[in-house]
Amino acid sequence: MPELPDVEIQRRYVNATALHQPIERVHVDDAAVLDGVTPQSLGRMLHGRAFELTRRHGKYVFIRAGGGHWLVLHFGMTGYLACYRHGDRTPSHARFVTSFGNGRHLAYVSQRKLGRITVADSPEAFVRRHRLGPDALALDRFALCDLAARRRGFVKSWLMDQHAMAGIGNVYSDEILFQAGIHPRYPVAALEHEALERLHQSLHEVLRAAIDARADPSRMPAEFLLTHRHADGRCPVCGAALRAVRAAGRRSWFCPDCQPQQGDAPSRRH
DNA sequence: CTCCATGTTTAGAA
DNA sequence: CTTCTAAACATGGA
Repeated sequence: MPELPDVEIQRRYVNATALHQPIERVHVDDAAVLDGVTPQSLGRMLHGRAFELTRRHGKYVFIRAGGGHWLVLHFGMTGYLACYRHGDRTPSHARFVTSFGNGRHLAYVSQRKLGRITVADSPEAFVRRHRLGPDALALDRFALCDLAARRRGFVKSWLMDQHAMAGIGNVYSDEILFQAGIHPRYPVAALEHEALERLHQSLHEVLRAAIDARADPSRMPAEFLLTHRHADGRCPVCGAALRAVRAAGRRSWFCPDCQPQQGDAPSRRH
């Protein structure tokens, strides 16, 4: 599930496994995952240098290499990183492998090839070029209210719009809205100040809790909706049968009792 | 066989 | 300009 919490865990994984080691080899298994770079230019950029530090913005991991260039990783729907020892079997669907002087390898694994690897002069330049909104975890309540004031449409579409704010996808937008007690198709313009405050608090609590759980659903709080998002799922708080609507082109799961639609009697549950 | 799935981009409509 | 939908991308599971 590569949304903000999952991507943050990938970033920390790079820190724990791949920093400060000379890069001996860069192998591109499928150039289709590269965006605007060739295997050759990537090799020239990285060979003999080391990864120095990492950053994250939204769903992107940035890794600074010696020489000042930044490697940019995006994971699509199925991507992740895997570190392994020399002699171990390369993970299947490894599209890009960096080999280090200490005999370790870092593989970018992407079964469905929907993710991309590219290069940028800086994270800031990349964010500007792709017109990404501020990272979702960097939004304070004032910034969120400010964004809301200039937004029309459904709250679900807003949370998921990477140009509005970066990092939230289908699963975590459902979770945030559930914890805030707001229906996915509630119009942003109709959100009261109090609802926006709740949304802000839920946004931070959900993303933080997910990161603390190492983005592993089995470690997340029992009242999370996450693992119940399917046709016979029930609300982990009140037990009602979950329902789904279409929003932002995706299936959005919600509890009909805890997340009233606009016009419904307000719920006291959250 | 069909439909669906955590991602983004693009085209076209309203 | 903003926002929405559908389609495309690639692959596997139900």
